[in-house]
Amino acid sequence: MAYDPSSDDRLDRAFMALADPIRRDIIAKLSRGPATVNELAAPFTISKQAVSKHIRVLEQAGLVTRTRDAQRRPVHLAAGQLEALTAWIDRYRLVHEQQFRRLDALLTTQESATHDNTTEESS
Amino acid sequence: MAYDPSSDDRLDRAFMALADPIRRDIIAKLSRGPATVNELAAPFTISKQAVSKHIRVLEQAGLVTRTRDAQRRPVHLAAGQLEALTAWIDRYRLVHEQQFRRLDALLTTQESATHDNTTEESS
DNA sequence: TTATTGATCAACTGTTTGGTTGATTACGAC
DNA sequence: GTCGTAATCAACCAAACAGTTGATCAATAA
Repeated sequence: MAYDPSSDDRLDRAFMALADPIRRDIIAKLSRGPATVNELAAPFTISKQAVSKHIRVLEQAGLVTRTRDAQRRPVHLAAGQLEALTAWIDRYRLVHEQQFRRLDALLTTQESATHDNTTEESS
Repeated sequence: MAYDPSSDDRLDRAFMALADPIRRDIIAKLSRGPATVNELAAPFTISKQAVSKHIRVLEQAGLVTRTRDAQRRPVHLAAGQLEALTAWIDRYRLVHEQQFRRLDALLTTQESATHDNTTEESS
């Protein structure tokens, strides 16, 4: 409530949308081409209405779009928000690597008086 | 605390954790170095307990770790899950670009036989 | 027209989340 | 020991979420 609800909101919805394995599965299926709600709902045990709700969540997050084809409403993957998510994550992922390099450099400096260690970087 | 080592569950928690702007802000702050709960809670209007809960969510998602320094419990950024998130997203981001290229090729092929209309490709 | 199919809308329920306040633990200083 | 500080635990509450069933809308086919 005490936040700028404008620009963060889209990021909120996108991360939240991908927090559900069913919705991630829908994204995975859509990556192989557009699909209707019935097609997307088929593999799941939940009702078609529930899948429709999931698709709505993905749509409001900007991750998919819906078009019209007769009485079908094919769902398409949308790239924009996926890009935004990687952009956000990469910012801190890279910073973290820098931190590790700094820590590494510090340790190397201190330990160079004693011995030279092998730098291992990934966790 | 037993973590479910299911990779799906881990992705669930990580995406969910980042769906909250306060938690993303905490990640941003931690990218500049470790910090205590009090330091992290200072800028926010919510209680320290609430911030502590947010940190717990981030910890269970594998995004941060907590160590011990006297009565303080500094929080550190953890890189592993951020990498996992970008890995998941990038898979479908790249596939989507390929889809667009295929669609583009299809439209070009079909329209070259009929007529050249103004192709509207935006939403 | 009527019937059928694809999909959404509406109302409802159980569970989870995000927040609060108050009590409690853990540690260091006195 | 007592006191102060850092942080968590516990109980509670309102709001949001994921699911259901039943009704409704939209488009095609008979």
